[in-house]
Amino acid sequence: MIKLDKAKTEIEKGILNQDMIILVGDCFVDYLGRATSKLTKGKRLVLIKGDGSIAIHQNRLVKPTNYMVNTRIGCELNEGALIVKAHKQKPAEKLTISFENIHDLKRYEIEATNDLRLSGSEKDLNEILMQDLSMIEPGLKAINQQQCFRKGICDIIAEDKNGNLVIIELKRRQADFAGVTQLQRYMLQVEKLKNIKTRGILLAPSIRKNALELLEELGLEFAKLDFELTPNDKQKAKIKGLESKQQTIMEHLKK
Amino acid sequence: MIKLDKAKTEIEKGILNQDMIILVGDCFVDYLGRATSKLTKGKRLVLIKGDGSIAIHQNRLVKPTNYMVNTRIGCELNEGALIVKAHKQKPAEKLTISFENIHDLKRYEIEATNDLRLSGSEKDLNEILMQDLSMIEPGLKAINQQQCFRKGICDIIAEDKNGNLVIIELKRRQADFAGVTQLQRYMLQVEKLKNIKTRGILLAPSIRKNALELLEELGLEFAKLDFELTPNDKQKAKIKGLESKQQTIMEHLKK
DNA sequence: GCGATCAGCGGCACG
DNA sequence: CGTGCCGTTGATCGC
Repeated sequence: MIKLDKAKTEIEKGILNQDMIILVGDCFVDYLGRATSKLTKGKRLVLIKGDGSIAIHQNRLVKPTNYMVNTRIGCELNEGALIVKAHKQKPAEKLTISFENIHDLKRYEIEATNDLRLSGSEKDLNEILMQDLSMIEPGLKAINQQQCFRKGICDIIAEDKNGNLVIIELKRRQADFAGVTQLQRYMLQVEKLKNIKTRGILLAPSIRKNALELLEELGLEFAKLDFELTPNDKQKAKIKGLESKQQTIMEHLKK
Repeated sequence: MIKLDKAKTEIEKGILNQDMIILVGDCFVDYLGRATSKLTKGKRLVLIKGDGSIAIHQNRLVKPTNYMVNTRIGCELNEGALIVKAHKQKPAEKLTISFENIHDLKRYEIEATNDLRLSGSEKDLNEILMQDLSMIEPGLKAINQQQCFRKGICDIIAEDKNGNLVIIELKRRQADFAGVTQLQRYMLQVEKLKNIKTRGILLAPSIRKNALELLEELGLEFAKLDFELTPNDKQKAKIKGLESKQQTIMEHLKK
């Protein structure tokens, strides 16, 4: 158990030093901002980071029960309690943690690096696809990537072998309603702008059954994106569409 | 600095006991699952919870750089390093944290409660609105809430004073493209099902400019949701629509 | 278990 | 700073 006045000093030092601070103790929490919340008294872990983010963790779930980002943090003693306050404007938000006691307080000097290298994001897949769209459909040629319009940014614009403009919406995981309506929104926009008809392809590893129904009702197409994660620095991911497309051709030949 | 074999024992005890475990030390991290990632060696804080969630935190941002949920966690000593592994299936994911050293290790017995009371969610607003929709428009009457259809669940179905069916999509914050297309999707569904025309109202505190354009192009309507957070137990929030509606009437009378 | 949607979404990149 | 959108989205609730 740590004395509250000692804790106050340590927290203030830690904030000044942009340390990572860990607080464990019995507290209750009030939040007022984009919503309001109350957390009744209980033992919690509070994590304060050098960039002014603060999170109250219970012993379940990866997400904190309460949190704030980009705050100014201060603390004070009040009627035998240690109050940690986080504050920010735009939007106006306030988080108040009232500690009845503090079981443990630690602060760590940790530099605020950002060196995660992640592979397999949509952006990675998009870049690989731009090199060759024929795995989606023979003769399909990329025209533009991340084309920005007034009502959204579409992932890929291409042209098929018959000269039709093709709008492609790419999803790295199973596509849902949102992906379908996104694609439709981009298509309507381009069609209105250029006064032409377009084809729309939703490219994803799979699609929800009801979303596929909607897609087909709207006259759009689904194409399976068959990719493999490669934890390799040179190659962010490997798209296996070509092989599966060849398989499809083989199946056709059998008929 | 904590000896790695001692750390191993402590971690294993903590996991068995479903404690909250804090590890601070120099480590590198590999993740393979829905994507792949590598985090180069550095000082990090690892938070393990009783429900099998695990998160690696750097000294910035509220979100962890690496994480996993619902895992089985184990640890082992290997060539002078302590390896913490989290594992799960469906989807298959693996997280490996290799500690070169451990500066600090703590475990805390914290019960896995879930007693956050939050007010001002969309659900709260929906419930209040269902009691009286006249604040949106005189004569508007609620028919159904959270009606589930084949292609989505719409927030509120109502009937206006002329007997038209009105589909309402509610957003607790500024509405965007997604909200507009959601509303449209629900409308088209109901229209097809019942073979009638419907009105669509997007109800939100505000709406993005371009989203409003899209909304209007589609022939849908926007209604301002003027609400106030009340950190009060009896009343989850207070909708001020009535007053603003009266103001609108006053403004009309002035013309 | 999957489906659908909300979230105090957070965070990022671009204009 | 706002806009748009992805995310290893997470988490909840309903079927």
